[in-house]
Amino acid sequence: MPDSVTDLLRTGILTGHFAPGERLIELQLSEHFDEGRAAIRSALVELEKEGLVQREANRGATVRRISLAEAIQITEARAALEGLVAQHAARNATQADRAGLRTTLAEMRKAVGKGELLAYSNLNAALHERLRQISDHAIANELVRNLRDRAASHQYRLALMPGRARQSLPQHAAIVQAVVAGDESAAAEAMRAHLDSVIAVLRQWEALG
Amino acid sequence: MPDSVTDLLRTGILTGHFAPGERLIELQLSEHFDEGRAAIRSALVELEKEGLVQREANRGATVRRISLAEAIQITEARAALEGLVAQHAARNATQADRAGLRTTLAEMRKAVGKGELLAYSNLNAALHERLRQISDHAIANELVRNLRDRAASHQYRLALMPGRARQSLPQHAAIVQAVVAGDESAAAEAMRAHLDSVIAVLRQWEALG
DNA sequence: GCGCGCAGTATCGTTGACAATCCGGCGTAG
DNA sequence: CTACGCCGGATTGTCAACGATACTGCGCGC
Repeated sequence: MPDSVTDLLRTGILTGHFAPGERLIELQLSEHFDEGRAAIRSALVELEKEGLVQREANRGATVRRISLAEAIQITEARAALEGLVAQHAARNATQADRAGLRTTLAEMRKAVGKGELLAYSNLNAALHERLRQISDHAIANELVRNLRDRAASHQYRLALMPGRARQSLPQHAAIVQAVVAGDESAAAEAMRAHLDSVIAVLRQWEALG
Repeated sequence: MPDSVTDLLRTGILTGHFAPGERLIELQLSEHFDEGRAAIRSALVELEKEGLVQREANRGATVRRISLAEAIQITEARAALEGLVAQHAARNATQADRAGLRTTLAEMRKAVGKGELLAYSNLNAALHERLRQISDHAIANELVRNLRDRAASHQYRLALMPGRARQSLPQHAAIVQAVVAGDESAAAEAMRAHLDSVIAVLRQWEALG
């Protein structure tokens, strides 16, 4: 059963409605969401396991701050797992799947051409999501989704980086090409390369302070 | 703070004290562990997130059954992540670390020679654990530990498989060699190969029914 | 004999109150 | 002026009781 309170709180955190470092007080949230304190508590426990919330005994919960160093580790893990996802996607893709991927890629090209950053970002998310669906790998899916959420704040900043879209487009093209061709190892490799380039940007930021 | 109830319950599940499919009734557990129902509830929520427990609304919790198909996916994800772990271990290993790894490997050789399956299994676990420590990759560590727990029942069966130790020894040797040599990509590759061989066995079992 | 509904029981889910704990401010002694 | 200890408010942690829900078995009608 989709635990609505947890979902609501998670969304609140991911959208920035609850900022990193902000205290999450049970009674307040209880009124905010019009739910019992027990439900809130349970949601906080879950989100702690997801790494989005930090809880200290007798001191309450806060929205977890993700350092750049941690974001890098998260993205490294994501690279490893999304490589697996791409591999399985290449293995399982039907003709319809392949057509869909090519369509999405074409739209991405168009978005880059017009300089529509937001549209590109959405298509990017859609492409990765699509690959996860096609891969039909429940375990990797679950883990990747969680890792993506954890590093969401940093990803956001990346999407708006000037020139980023133009740089990542060929990487996405390579991924799609490999998946469409059914080349498993090439797909995994292309996906890892793509995320490695994300990591490179993060490292650059880290060096800058 | 280490939530003792969760740890106790998790250990109980991993050791088979609570069998797969067994119902986990809050009141019973409450008496068993001499803890309030609230603590038990919280533990069940956590263990559900860890994939060890299954909960259905108004129907209670049971120890999750892991199918062979699922164990395969879990091990695939583990392969991807432990590859990353090995890579980082190769990057970070100190001289002392290298010596320790060689020592463990030598002991494994001895255990295989004497046919001591249990000792080998323990050394195996120790080696992987050691690599995780050396890797200093908090995210990958956390995920791998969880995945290992999830597939624990199947791993157990594997450890006792005749001839398995002899087969996996050279794989472990290759991993240690690569890490000691500081060859990151070889370490990752060796680790993946090792876990791929585990997957191969699982697939074989799956085919047999 | 067989399916249907109905009550009983087991168990979860929720609520409200209370106890335990922690943080911050204030007063006081040195 | 500073360090120490104490006190009050805020918040979490725990408990017991109650309400809600789903399974079980039994009896009744067909």
